[in-house]
Amino acid sequence: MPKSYDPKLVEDHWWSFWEREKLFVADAQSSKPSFVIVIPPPNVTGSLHMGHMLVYTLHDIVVRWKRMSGFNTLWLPGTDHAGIATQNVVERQLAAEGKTRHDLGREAFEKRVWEWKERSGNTILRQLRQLGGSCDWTRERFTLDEGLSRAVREVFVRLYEEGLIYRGKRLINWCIRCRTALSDLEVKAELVQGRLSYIRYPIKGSSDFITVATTRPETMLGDTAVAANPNDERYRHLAGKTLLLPLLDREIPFIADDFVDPAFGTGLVKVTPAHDPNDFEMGVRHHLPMISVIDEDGRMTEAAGPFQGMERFECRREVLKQLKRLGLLESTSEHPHNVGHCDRCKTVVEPALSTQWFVRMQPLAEPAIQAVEDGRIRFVPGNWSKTYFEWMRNIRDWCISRQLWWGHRIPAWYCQACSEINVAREAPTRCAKCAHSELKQETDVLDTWFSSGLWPFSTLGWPEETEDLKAFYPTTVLITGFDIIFFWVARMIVSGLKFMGDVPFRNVYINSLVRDAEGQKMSKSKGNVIDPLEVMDEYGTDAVRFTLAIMAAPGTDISLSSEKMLGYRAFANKIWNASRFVLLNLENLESRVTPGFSIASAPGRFAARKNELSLIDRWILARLNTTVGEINRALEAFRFHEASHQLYHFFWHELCDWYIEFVKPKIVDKERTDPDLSCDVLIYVFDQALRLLHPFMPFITEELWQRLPNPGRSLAVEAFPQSREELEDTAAEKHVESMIEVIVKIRDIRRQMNVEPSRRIQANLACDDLALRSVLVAAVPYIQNLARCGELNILPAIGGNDNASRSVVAGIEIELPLAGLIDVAAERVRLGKEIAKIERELRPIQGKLNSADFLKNAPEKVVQLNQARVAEFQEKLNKLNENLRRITALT
RNA sequence: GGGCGUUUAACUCAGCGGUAGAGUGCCACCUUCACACGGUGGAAGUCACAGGUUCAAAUCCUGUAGCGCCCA
Repeated sequence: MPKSYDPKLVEDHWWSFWEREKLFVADAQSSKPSFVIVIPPPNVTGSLHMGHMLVYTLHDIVVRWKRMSGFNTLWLPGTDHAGIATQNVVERQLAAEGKTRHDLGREAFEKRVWEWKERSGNTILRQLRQLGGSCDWTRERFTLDEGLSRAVREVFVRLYEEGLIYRGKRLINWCIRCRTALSDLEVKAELVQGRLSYIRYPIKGSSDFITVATTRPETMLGDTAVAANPNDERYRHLAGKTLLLPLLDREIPFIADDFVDPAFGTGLVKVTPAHDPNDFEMGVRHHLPMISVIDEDGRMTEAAGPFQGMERFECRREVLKQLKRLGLLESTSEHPHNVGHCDRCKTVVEPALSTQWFVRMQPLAEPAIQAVEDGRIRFVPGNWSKTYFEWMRNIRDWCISRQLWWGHRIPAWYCQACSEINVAREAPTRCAKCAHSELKQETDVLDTWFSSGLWPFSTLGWPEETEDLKAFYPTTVLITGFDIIFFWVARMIVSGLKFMGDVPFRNVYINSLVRDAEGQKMSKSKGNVIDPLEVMDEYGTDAVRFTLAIMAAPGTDISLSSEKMLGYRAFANKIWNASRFVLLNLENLESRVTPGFSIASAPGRFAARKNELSLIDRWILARLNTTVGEINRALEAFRFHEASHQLYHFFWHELCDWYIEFVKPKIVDKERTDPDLSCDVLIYVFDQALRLLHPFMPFITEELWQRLPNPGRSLAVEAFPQSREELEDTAAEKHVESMIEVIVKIRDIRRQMNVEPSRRIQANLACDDLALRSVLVAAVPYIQNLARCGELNILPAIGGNDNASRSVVAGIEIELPLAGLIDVAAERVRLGKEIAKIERELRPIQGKLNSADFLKNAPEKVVQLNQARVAEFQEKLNKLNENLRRITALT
């Protein structure tokens, strides 16, 4: 067994083993309670990044934990076809060949995307296996699968029939590069250093003019009014007036509308209903004509007159130039403002008038808001529900049609004879209205999120009433990033309630954002991206998983660094080596366990034979038991970082630092062959520790557990530890804690007195508590061993040896006679420091106890606690002061 | 403009009414038969600032400042 853990030698073996053995396949017939989680389906185009790794690690932790805890566990994996993103990837490939999708035609293009998807589309899922994801791979789904597509059509038809889906001409977001409509969510506002242009519009029948300010002069060609706030005194006189639109000399009315902000610009705005969302609303309110002056490619239309054919930004410059020449450009000024950009390709989005398909969201949102309000769905951390409410309460209709080829084609057929729209689950053969047989299907596809919004039930077979659907819906928890609360989480809640009549999940855990060591967001352009595969290779998958888990405090971002991962690689190595200690002594251990020993029966046996257990064994069992309780509690609340800290501390600083050191002499002593309960305990505790660690670090724990004697197939399906009342032992925890304090204090004094580490010294321990004294008597060999003492006396009271160093901990006096070794001056300094420190701690507590208000108002428990502390400190101080007097007298 | 978050040891962050914590780093010592990816001991904090509530505030409230995100 190598001296250090090499993840490369074990990882590939175990993930393929788990999959081969079908250990993670859920059973729809199981009578066990179910625990279900559906993966947030990654894009087929993607490859694993650190954000994925975090989400999947957290998924895997809860899923493995629940599986081991006896649940019928399903983690359903799959991918999203990711309409625009995927189409873009393949279009780029075509472009490299000098072709466009139009050269291929729709059918051939779709075929090509499918081919690409089959070939390289499942990179992420392969990588998910590599990081240990315990998914049920037999249930893997893809949003374009036949079953899921059927669900999409079913939902579309039902919503259409209820009037919740409609087709209409509205102002939408148009990406001129992707050549498709976008939903509001796919538009990202970015601060742009623009200019505000003040343009003069002549008043008809007068030599006068008014001035409007705009950031988009080119859209003036589509102006159909100028507006002011009705309360704006400055412009009252314009009521009923007509204005002349410069450059085109079109007559447009002056209108008054509340929307106008009198403080912005001149308090007058040009109204371009076909190219601005707010102007569109005004246009509707005032029945204004809507003139589109920019086309789908971002070029000026015929309506732009002399500017026809010009690119939109070129047109902006040209319009300004001509206005200037005409003396109608009053001024321009710097004006930073937000401009909408395509989320995918970063092109400036054009608000445009277009006929599209929409979902009427408001009636659907109401029950979805309620589900969160009344706690049927709980966000963790809870604050995210505010974000959810904020959006849902101001919901707008959702533009779901996309002018793409890759996606679910909208199930609508237009009758070529009577123009009737036939919406149907399967292609109709004749028009429902006029029975004509010439029907053309809608060419648009649906927004990707339309299908992912159905994921929690479409993946389980809906609209069929499958066994899976009955067994696994609603799912238990959703774990995902805050960035898709609107895109995805909200829409799943809406559709789940609408079509399943129940919430899609009970809990929504919103995970942290992974940043770099400096707290910067990772981005390709900054070059600070940490590649999960690289770090998994460098530090081991378990170490990276553990790093992410221990840093995953809810609501806080994760600053990932190589130092951190190095630290937890060291933890993995520690686990390896502690286990190595057990395994190297396994033969001896096994021959010395008490008859009939087994992991399953061990806890019962320990409880029954508590009196025969050593203090140390009682202690580690109690500590284990407490830790188990805390880990289960933390995981139940999705407090991954807390559970991880518990594990780390227990394993390293209790199990390794103390327990192994305590029992080591007994274990490595080859002379001993007697059956010993301590051997039972050691094997049991290790087994339990590996179980506890398994959800976090599946590879190393499986590897080590398989080397321990056990009848099981895989640790992944063994029972997760549960805390048991009969193993609680606060007395043992307290006594060993005192013993540890004594050992640390002796080491500390030795260190300060510069006693060589190997030198065995005499020590006298004293306390007047009889019970504690008997504990100390039992602890003599441990203290001798770990504090490197020779003669160790346990006394009712410390004698009068002046030539000694002394201290007090946990009510125990320590005396180290250091004849010939002690440096009196150094000892005096040491004591002085110790006294000063205690006095410093004592002061605020005494202050509290001197306050009558405190004594009157504080709970009895708190008062007692503080009194006890004062008493303890006082006693300690007295003894130390006495020692100081003695040592001073010596000099 | 509206909303949310954040400011704690040199660094990265937990803690969120009742004794200020962890990991890393740092200092000293130790190549002791599981582990130098290690062991032992140690030093290190006006918990951003200012008010308030409370017997008691890092923790609750108000305000200020810095940093960050989301929605207009």
